[in-house]
Amino acid sequence: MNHETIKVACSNCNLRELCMPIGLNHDELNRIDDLVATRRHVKRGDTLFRSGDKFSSLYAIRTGFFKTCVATEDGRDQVTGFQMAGEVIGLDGIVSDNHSCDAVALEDAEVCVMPYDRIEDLSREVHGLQRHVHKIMSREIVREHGVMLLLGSMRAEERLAAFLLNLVQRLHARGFSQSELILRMSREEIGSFLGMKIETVSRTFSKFADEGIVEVKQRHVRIMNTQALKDIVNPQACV
Amino acid sequence: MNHETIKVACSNCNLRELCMPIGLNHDELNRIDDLVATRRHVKRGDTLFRSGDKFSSLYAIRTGFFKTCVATEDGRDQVTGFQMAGEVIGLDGIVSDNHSCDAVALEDAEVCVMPYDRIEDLSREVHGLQRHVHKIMSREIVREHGVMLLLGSMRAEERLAAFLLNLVQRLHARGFSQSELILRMSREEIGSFLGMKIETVSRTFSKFADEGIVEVKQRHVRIMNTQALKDIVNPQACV
DNA sequence: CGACACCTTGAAGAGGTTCAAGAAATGTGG
DNA sequence: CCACATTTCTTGAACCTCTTCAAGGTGTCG
Repeated sequence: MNHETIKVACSNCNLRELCMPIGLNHDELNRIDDLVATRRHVKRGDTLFRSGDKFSSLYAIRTGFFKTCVATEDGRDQVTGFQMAGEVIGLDGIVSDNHSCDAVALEDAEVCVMPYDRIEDLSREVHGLQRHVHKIMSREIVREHGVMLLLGSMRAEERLAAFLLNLVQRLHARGFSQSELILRMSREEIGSFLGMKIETVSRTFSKFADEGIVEVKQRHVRIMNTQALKDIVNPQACV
Repeated sequence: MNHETIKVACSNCNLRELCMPIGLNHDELNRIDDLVATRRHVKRGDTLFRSGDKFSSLYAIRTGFFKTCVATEDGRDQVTGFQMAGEVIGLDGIVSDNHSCDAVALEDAEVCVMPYDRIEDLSREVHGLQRHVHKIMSREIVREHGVMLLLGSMRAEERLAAFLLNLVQRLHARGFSQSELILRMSREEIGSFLGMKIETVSRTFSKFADEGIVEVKQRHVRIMNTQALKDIVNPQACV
């Protein structure tokens, strides 16, 4: 067993608890290792897959940061999410055997390539994996419900506050600061995700800064008052 | 084999091709019949499940019409979708073992109750079913991408036009008219789904009517000019 | 250093919301 | 079956949030 083999094993991966089921026995863990065919590096700005591409695999993000976005013929573009280490992308491709969105690396990234055939085969044999795959999909559905709520019912400040809280919470779950973060995406991309124009994003950041809620220096953000952000998102609760 | 048994069998259901995998052999078809534990009637206005409810089953709609919606503590409410015969609801519950949205019948409905345990067990044995379950989830993810695009980048008229086209297309796939439909939901619910106020929904309907694109009489809508609606959704393509 | 992409800010304008009132449909009880 | 209450929908006018247009600032990289 050479070094590379060890490196590729899920059973040795420190992200395992994020992207793989827990509570598997030794035998099951060994089988899970077969899921990852290869690793793939994606340079910042490059696409992992593109709308229309043949679907073959799901991808677990090991390092780096992605956006996914859908586009229409007439040039409309919508960022549908930002994904970080431990998250799985590519689920959109299952239904039609083709991807229906683009996945673009916002910083140099490495992903584990998990051929869908293998996932299917293995999750018919390992109940824990089957369950896990279903949960990942269900989680994505629920996440998107949250985005729909945001886009359908929140105003600009509420959207940006919710966005920042969500980002920092996910980063914190990965061992990063609760209050400081580096935005890997541009204002444009934030705006696309939140359904607002770049100028509105910028203005809203400035407003938060004026109010002492955050400190913003380009893409470096420090949250000075988390509660204030929560109160903005959930106006009722702060009376 | 009594009459009731025949009625409950998926293999005899005329909606089979909508909610069940196709291309199964005889043996597999018989096993699929075990998926549906019971049928359940839901009266107009009643909920099939509610946010917080324990998750146990997925539901295939046999007849009737549902909305799903998420809510926040502070009273925000967002309709996340409208579902009709042949569509499956309840996927939101898988990830946390609890439902995270409400499913409300907008007209008297009947659903097939498919206990999730059985789906798991059976889809480990019937490859076609496994594949089908994955596709259903993936389809829902892709659908929600479309809604995000709508909410994030479209203006009121575009949203309503896209909504009508989507509805009528789905109804047509079920054998109904391409141009006429009865809205099962209120203006309020349309507005919630599309991220607009009820007054805006009403005004936009009136505008379409003034322009001769649709005829609207309360909840009865007749589409007079489908192309015009398409041109509204896709402004580039109509130059 | 200069070119370029990215971000911020101001002012004017448009689209959608809010508030208010009335009309149309639906439901209820006598 | 009708009168009345209630819900749902429509329409108008004022207002507000966000967008658009424009210009200038900041940071980055060859």
